[in-house]
Amino acid sequence: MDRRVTKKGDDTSGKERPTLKTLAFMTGLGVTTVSRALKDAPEIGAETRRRVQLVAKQIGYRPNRAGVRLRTGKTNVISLVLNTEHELMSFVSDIIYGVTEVIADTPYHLIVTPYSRSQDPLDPVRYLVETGSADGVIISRTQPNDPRARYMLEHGVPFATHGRTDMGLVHPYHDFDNYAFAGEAVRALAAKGRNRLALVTPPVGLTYFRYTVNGFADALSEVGASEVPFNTVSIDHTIEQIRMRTAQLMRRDDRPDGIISSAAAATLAVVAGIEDAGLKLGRDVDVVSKQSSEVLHLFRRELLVVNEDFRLAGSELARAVLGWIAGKEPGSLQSLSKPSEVLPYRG
Amino acid sequence: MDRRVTKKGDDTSGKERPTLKTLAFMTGLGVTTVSRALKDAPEIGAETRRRVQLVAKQIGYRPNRAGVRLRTGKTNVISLVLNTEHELMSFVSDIIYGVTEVIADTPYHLIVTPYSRSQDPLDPVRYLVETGSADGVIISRTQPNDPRARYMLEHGVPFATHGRTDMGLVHPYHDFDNYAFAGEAVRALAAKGRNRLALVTPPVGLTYFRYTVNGFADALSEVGASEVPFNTVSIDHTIEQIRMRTAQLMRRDDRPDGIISSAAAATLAVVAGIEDAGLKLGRDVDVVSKQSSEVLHLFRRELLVVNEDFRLAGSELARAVLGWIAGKEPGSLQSLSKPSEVLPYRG
DNA sequence: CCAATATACTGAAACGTTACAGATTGCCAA
DNA sequence: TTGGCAATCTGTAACGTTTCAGTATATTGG
Repeated sequence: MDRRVTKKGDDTSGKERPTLKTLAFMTGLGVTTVSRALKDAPEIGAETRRRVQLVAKQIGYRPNRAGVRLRTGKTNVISLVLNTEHELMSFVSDIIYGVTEVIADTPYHLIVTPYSRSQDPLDPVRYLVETGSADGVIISRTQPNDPRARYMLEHGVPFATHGRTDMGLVHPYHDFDNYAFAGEAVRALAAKGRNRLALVTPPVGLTYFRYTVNGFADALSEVGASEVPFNTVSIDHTIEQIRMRTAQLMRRDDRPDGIISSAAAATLAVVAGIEDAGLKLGRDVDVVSKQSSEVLHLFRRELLVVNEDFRLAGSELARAVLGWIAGKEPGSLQSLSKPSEVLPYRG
Repeated sequence: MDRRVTKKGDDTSGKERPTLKTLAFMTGLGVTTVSRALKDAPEIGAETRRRVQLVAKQIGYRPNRAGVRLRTGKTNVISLVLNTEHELMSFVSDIIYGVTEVIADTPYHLIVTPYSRSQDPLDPVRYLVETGSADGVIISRTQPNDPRARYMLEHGVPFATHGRTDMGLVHPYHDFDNYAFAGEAVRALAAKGRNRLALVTPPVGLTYFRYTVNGFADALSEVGASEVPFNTVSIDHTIEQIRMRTAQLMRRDDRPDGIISSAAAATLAVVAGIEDAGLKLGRDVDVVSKQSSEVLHLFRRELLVVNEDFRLAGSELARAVLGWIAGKEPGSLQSLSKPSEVLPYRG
């Protein structure tokens, strides 16, 4: 079925959405001229240009996305690629808001492209690139050697990663300084007299696992504390697993007197595990945790927290992709955000 | 700049993305025939159809979205409209996952359309409808008399609402039975001997505020308990506000001995407020709260919880919009999800 | 005064798709 | 044999946009 309403010629009826043809008819110009006038092309007379733009504004002209996309290949779409199992709740919501904040006054739309446990993380990226569904892509859960980043570089698709890579390839990224976080956390615990520390790590394959572990290790030797290995869990594990294994850990004789946790959700489980073992937070053990919203101090006042701003990450990532699309140097679109101080509860 | 690579005729080179023309060339058929063969049109011979579909699969043909959209007006896009200030974190992430789960094996993409405090909630919807940016829309924070729903009905745009309306107009929705939730909560508190109850309500203008309040009120008189008014906050308020006002409330002589909270985040603040007032959860007061993930029992074992599944809501809403787009009766696309029992902590 | 050139504009084609209105073929009834 | 008809297939136009290759007019230089 043909969905047209107007019969043949120009629709001047007024109810249909205006197109370049409408504008051409109203101004008495050709569609080419109108098109160029709207994008401030130099070969259009100054008055004509103003006239066209005025009329366009008046009747609320908006370029048809499909027309532009078909002709130019430009989609005006940014895709955020998310793992539907392992992303943190707060991460998803904050990063989306951060991105939308930045693209709000651009023609860009944000599409969310999910992938699940069973899938190769490269799948959604391949799909996006093959179908040309986006002008730019944002990925998270970045790995040191990340096939997705490599793939997009090879195919010339602008993207930004949440987290760095380590492939000798340059691309935009935003990252939180987890090396500094772990270091600060260790020092804060040491300052409280804690010297047998355990770490609840990020997911093992990801880049920020390394930074966190290195920051932890370096600071340990700096302050002369020792590590109590706790490799059986990461923040990707379920609440129940973390809780159970923390309880096991805390019942051992060589239990830690300080724990550092890389995510707030894991921290809830860690504390539950500590209490399952009959120990008391702040007395038997201190815990430093990252969080992305102010929940942990409501949970237990004894917790020490460091804040990570995911909304900022979203904004920075969006800015980075847009910058790359606009032709800026990928190398100039990298940012690292410093952790806040380690914060105790403040009444 | 013309982005073409092939010069003039058919590109059989193999590197460019295949189009109908490519398929037509390879099969020796016309593009029209190929187009129809791919969508199982009846006037195409059975063998031809199979042949075309085989070749299409082989070379990985995927229809160009811009072409389809330009020609037919079909965008293959569902838009999720979100408030960037007041949506719950867990809501955003779960509902997105629920939606993507359903549209995963359809040609649909999900775009997130945000709006902020300052904006008229109708703005983003108007934008979507005017620009024809989506085939279907999902909105949340539904009001009894919702201008957005009315607007989309008037403009013939398929949509689904999270929460019901009350305008005498029929449209798809998914809702959680908050009337039942509040009732169950009251009964659970009554069973614990609590009979002076306060309610931390949903945001005042929204439909589920009414259901919650009515369920609360009806159950109160059913069990013969009384209400301690607590109208100064809703779950839209900040953690700090809720905490402060809860503390104020709990320091009064006529303080409640039971509190019902409509959201987990608010509950954290409520409990903090209770403890600020020097009272003890489970002894001086019991709290029943909704939650959408298993956090509250890690927080305080004394809490009573009711689970609301936002991922389910996302799936149901997506199914509803798709159903409407596919021509089903809007009235047949409504669902209400019953609350779980009121659950105490289980070891 | 003529040619060269700059300025301001324009039609046609193309992107990939689908709908419409045929075209071609084979088969059967008259 | 011919007309009619069903079964298959096809070319063209159109969706709205941008780019290419112009055209028309005024302006300048010699």
